[in-house]
Amino acid sequence: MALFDKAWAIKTGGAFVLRIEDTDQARLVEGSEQQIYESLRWLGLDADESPEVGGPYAPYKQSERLDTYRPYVDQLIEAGHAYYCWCSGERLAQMRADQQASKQADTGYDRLCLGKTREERAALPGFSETPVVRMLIPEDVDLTFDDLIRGQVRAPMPDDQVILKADGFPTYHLAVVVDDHLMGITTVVRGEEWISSTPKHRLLYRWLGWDEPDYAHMPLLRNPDKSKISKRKNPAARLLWFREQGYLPEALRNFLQLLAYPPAEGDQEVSSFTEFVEQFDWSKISTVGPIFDTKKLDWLNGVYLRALPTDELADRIIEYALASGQLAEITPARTEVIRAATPLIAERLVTLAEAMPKIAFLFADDESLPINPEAVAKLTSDAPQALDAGIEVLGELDDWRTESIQSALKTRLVDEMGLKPKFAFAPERVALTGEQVSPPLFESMEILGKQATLARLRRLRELISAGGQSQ
RNA sequence: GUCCCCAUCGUCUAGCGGCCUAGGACUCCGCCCUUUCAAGGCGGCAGCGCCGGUUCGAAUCCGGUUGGGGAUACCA
Repeated sequence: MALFDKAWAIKTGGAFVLRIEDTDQARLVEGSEQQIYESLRWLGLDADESPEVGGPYAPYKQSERLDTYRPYVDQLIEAGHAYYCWCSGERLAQMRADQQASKQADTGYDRLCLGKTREERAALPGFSETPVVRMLIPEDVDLTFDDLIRGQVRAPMPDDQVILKADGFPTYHLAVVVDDHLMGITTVVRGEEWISSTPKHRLLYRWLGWDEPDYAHMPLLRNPDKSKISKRKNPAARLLWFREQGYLPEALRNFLQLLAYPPAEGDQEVSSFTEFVEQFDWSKISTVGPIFDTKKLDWLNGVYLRALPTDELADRIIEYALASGQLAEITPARTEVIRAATPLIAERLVTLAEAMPKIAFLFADDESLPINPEAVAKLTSDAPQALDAGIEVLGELDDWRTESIQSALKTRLVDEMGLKPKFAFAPERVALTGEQVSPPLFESMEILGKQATLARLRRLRELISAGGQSQ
């Protein structure tokens, strides 16, 4: 949502305002506000005005604006558009249960309190000391409105919605209208689930004599089981989860864009935020709730990873390794190795999280490098000779660069000994990295250095003799 | 239950009456490249939910039906 808000704000020269709608005391969650700021910052979608940075209409947190709402409530009551209601929660629950049971068509509030004084109402059952204030929805409410994304939309008939709660807090419905008007909001972008509330909001605008904003109701993201996305069913509902998994914010941004918006000219799926803003158009947004499937994100992340300049990618790998605990601390020596190794793994990465494990062998001790027994078991009977030859030819090599290493080994193992490259280099790979699969071999040797390379080749050679090669 | 929204490959989508024997991307499967794994190149599998209408002609328009989602709170 913020993505589209921001795009629209930039495109029209407006401001992207972040307001915290914390009118439900019972649902306050520790740290969630901070998480919102953090997520937006990470994605590069910082708000122009927010509780954090302030702005001309501060405060931007509804719990700090309680005094703002009260006068409008009184105004509505005086005008006869709203009324007090003393019905207890139990009575309302009972009323709803009865309505359900009798399969009535309309299920709204039964207006028991309408037109009654406190004393009159107190004489009836289900009375609560602290009243709420409800809107008096007229028979002829306008149920249709124009939506930027969907065109003309029809919404359900609302019931007498509570606008001021017993604890003195406004409900979302009142607060959003008052704040949007006071803060000069011109475009309301929100989830599809708000379509049914829109007639109430429009009524409030009219009663208060204010100009209405435009509405854009976005489709709802869904879990793979098609239900509305939830943090319980889907860890990905928490944006920072992606940072923890090693995704790039620019890739996630691109992915989110694709989720509800068609690719740009020429089916260009990879597009920058700038390009997105340039051709942004509400009517192009899809009306279907997309399923949040991260397969495409994996691909996109790889695309963005590969597009990064080597040093920047190395920096991001280090940053991630530090934040995730893959690396306890960074030293100049480590930085150097990581930078040297980054080009080798750049096109092999899906996420930043995979980088360190792929180059862990570069940081291991020659004597304690873990060697995967399965990798050893798959070596052929040529392995001992290949290792011996490798040790010999590399031992004589002074020019320790990738090209010389490669040509020395190739000349001896492939050209002279007649081994197939596939089998010729497998033993050195296992010796060097402990695995069958690894970053490019000769480049790794160069980074590791002559001494370490030879030590590792010898170590595997001994291991094979000691273990007794079966084939 | 009632009301509202939505409906093209497994997924994200293009399509807005003929250009569609439905295009692209991801995934998956082959082949090529190749010291492993990737990346890259080439190719393949796979879809207009269903039934009626409108029309010379429907993925595109209309109605119904089915399916999915949402709302129905002193939650947002």
